[in-house]
Amino acid sequence: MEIFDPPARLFKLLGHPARLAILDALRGGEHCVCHLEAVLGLRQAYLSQQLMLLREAGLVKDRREGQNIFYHVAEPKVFKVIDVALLDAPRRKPRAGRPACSCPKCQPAVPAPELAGAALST
Amino acid sequence: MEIFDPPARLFKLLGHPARLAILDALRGGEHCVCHLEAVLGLRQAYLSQQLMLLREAGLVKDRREGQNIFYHVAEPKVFKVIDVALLDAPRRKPRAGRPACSCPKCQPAVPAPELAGAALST
DNA sequence: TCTCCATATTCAGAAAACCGAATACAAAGA
DNA sequence: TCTTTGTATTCGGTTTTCTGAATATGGAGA
Repeated sequence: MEIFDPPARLFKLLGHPARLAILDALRGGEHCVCHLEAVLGLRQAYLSQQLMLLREAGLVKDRREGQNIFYHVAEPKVFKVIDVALLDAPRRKPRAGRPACSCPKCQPAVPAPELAGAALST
Repeated sequence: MEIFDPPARLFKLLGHPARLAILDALRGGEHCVCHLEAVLGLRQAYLSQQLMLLREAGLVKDRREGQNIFYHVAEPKVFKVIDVALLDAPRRKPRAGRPACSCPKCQPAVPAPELAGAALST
């Protein structure tokens, strides 16, 4: 009977729209909290709470880079699970272009790091 | 954001060991409540409550046959979801032979319905 | 109609999840 | 060292889930 405890814990964690949205947002790779905040429209503290739960369960991992902390999904398996559940769901729009996030990775002016100096000449 | 509500509801429902065990027990096909009671070792009332939740969500459907009510999984998709989640879980034993359930389908003396008369001659 | 059996429903207390407000912390720059 | 910025944690009240106990229902046979 207890064999179902681990998967049940996983599902319980997935059984929440905000956490699902977070994981889905991390599909393409890691993102900083400020990015998730902007993209998902969630308050920072709330987001951080949900990230803590996901982190404690080992579903996501974090990495600090300067002031920002980047999260990524540690178990790609969750994507498979989510995908199956989303099978016959109405498809979400791919995403608007402007992240409105100030982290280094989100600055549209800095697509390639080696061009950073050129922008200052104007 | 609300696109994640339906899958979240599904996951929330799956986020419970007893309900997972029920669904897993219904893998091979339909079973009556008394069968589940015997196989899973759960009290009838409790089992019925969980079945009600699964039924309300449309995950399982019931069918009456005489005194017994047989349940089956309505959305095979859930098996896919569960399977992915169970991927690296320790495999459960296939099942002992004796169901200890009195429903017509579980009587080991009646493997094929057309032989029902022969057993009475002893 | 009465009774039995399989199953369903209601109720209620305990436990857990949810989520906002406030606050703490840690790195980076002045 | 002070401030700012990005993120984490704690606290507390509200809502939801969990689960046992009691009870109801509905079909089948006597």
